[in-house]
Amino acid sequence: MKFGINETLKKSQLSVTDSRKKILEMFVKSNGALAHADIESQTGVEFDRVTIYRTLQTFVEKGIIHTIPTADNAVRYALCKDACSAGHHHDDHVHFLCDECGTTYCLDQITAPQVLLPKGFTSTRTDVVVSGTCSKCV
Amino acid sequence: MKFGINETLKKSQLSVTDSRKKILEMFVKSNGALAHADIESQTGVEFDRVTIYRTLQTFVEKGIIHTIPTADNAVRYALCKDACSAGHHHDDHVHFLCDECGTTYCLDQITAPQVLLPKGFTSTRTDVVVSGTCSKCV
DNA sequence: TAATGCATTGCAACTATGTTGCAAAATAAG
DNA sequence: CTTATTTTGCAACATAGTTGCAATGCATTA
Repeated sequence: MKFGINETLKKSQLSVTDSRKKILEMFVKSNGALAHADIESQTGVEFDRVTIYRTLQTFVEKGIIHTIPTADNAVRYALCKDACSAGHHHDDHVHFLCDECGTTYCLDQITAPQVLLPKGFTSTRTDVVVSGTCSKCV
Repeated sequence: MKFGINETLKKSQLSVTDSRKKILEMFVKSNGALAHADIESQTGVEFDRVTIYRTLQTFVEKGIIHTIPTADNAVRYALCKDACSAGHHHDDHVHFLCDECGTTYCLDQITAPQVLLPKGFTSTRTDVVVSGTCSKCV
């Protein structure tokens, strides 16, 4: 059984506030990823810009969402799977960025392949970002 | 035999100017990747901020450098291999970002593994960014 | 449920980052 | 050397992101 919005926040030892509820809800409802700008435009003047920045930071710290690197210099965020905990992310799945519609997909089924690094290099995180055209934009 | 700075610019049908020579030279000398900020701080007031932006854009368009996505919202650029041509990049090698010293390595030897996408998805580009500790920072 | 302490928000101001139009200067071609 | 074209620098603007602080809201305990 899934946890509700409030339970997720409480589990992360965060007080339940309007902005956190609303923003977390946006992530749950959107199956893709969201950028700061998406949230700002969808919430309008409801919340201060600064509040959104701080809420996103808090969520990342608490392991509720994670960042997705993109080549177009726009950081996006997506919900973490249950395995993520505060300060310790486990999101080695592949992200897909559609060049047409701009949607970011989390391909949870596909895990990032293990990369054999040169001697002396140790990895803590692997991000795979595939760009192209998604099934809706063919 | 390697091409010189001027030859590389001419091959890409770009006029040879001070800023282009200097910036391209920085990429050749640095074996890693450079961010806009790196270039701006190293050149000082020699070139206008806008010139650096436009030079980097031009280089990307002409296939001289390519962007590297990072999770920390700082776009970096690195020299393309010879295979890259204008508007058509072939840089499916792995990038390594050291959390300690911040250096970005291009691991040319290692090619990005082919990712099996869901039905209807087509890929034009695959970026693999491994974060961790490099051999100098162990 | 009211009072208290602590976390969170909103505001203001600021810094950094990136873009556009246009005139001046540099480059390439003849 | 002159001309046409490209590139640069400047100014102004637009967007992103950060910080300090007072005011508000949340959680807790009585």
